[in-house]
Amino acid sequence: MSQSVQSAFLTRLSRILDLTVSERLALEDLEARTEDRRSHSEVFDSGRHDDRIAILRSGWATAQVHSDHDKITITHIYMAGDLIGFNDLGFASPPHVSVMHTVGSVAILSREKLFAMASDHPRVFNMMWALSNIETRVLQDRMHAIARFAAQDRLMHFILALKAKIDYASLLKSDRLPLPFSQREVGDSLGLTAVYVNRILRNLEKSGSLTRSRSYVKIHDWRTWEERVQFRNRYAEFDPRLVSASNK
Amino acid sequence: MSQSVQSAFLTRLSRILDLTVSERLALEDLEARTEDRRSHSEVFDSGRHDDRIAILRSGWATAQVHSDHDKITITHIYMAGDLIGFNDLGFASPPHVSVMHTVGSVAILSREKLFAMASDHPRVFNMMWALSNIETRVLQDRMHAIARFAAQDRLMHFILALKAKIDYASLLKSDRLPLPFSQREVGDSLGLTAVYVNRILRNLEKSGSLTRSRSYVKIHDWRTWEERVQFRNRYAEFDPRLVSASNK
DNA sequence: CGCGGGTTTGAGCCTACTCAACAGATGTGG
DNA sequence: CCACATCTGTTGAGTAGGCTCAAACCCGCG
Repeated sequence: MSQSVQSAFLTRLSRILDLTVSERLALEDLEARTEDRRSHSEVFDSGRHDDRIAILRSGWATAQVHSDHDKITITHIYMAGDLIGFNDLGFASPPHVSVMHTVGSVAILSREKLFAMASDHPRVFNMMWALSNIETRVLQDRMHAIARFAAQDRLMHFILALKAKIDYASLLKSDRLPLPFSQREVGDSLGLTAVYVNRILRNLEKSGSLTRSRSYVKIHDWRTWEERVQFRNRYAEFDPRLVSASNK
Repeated sequence: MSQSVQSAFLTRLSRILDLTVSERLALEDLEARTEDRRSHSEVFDSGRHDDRIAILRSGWATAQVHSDHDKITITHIYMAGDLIGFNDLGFASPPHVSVMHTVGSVAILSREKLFAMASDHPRVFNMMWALSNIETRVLQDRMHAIARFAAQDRLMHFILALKAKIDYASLLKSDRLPLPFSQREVGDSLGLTAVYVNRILRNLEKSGSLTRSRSYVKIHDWRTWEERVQFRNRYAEFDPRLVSASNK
């Protein structure tokens, strides 16, 4: 109940920062303009070119790079509480496009308010900056996986990264991991074809290291997977103290 | 001569912003702590964990993700005037590691001064933020190329991106493009082996669309290449007006 | 002058692709 | 509520692009 009242983004921030009343108010004001979105709709309606930063309040979304209509790469996966487009300031046009993956709602942030946050509430702004940096790291890790790992290891890495992120967003209810993506979409995240993603999944299932049921997967031995692909949990490595000003 | 006196970073900023005197002073102060670096040394000496943001004043550098000693991915290529590590705030440890590629010098930025810039000179800070966003876009484009392009197209994309960046940094002297990387390193940027990079280069050379001489390449028909890989010049797409506060 | 790193080339292999077909699920309109 | 279309998942067969391994050459450098 209170879950749906308080913004997931605010919850996330208040877990790392001891927010003052005025900071909290500023954050609530930041999310003032909330809009509902349908599945497969764009996060930013193409009409307005200016504000391309948002907070995802509920649902799932992805950011994608396109070329050629059928060649797609999914660069980011967003879930409730995520900041979308913090690294897109300065760009008007697509691609990359941010697309809703399920129904959900977003808060479109105005640049003015965001800029004001930087000067009025630097602690909060810096933390937003740093939070988006985590995602950039995750992106680089996946890039490395795509560039240098064999297909099965890529997939393992992907699942581990998804789990790490869902854990961080405290969305993990059980030991089953939600995997709300088609095999085509998993392939688009990893530079693989849907057909091959399927083969790997079936192999992993047959070899008994994974169980699937509808849109969930269950990994039997996380530790082994993590060692195998040398997984680094960037959310755990993130250190909020490095975001404050006091160097010494 | 004046080239070496004025910071390349300051030059770059003043091309997009009409800097005030105090902004200029703040920027010069930001680069106060300058240090020389040898080739192959790390940009940030491992001792100090705190300040991991820098401006590259001269030379070339790269950021890399490692796993397994021999598996390397080069995520960023830095040249004089580039901001290094803007997206690493919040992280202490490697990887990714930033490594000098040639001799050069860097200015290590203190977080305090950088944070102060955000409140005292928001225009400048926002522009730094946005400039680093360009690199994130470039990164995503390369990720897409690695994930979905065949080897030769990846290489073409890489060369085009390098040219775009060098153009933007106004380092391009002639129609020859400096390519100060070994074929191994090009491979590490593209998820290819050095052997195969070599084969592609020789093929392109044999087919007459490229000429090589030491560490330079000359492309005979940029336009064809750009269309072939659907290249987007993110530096040209960047719009400084979107970084200012006035939404309307 | 010997060494090490980068480049070049050949031979053979295997991973992941393409093409194709079908089953199941989902959805959608009449 | 059924008929039809479309998307997702599954599996097989054959292919090829980029890999590995290996050797030779070039060059700068200590």
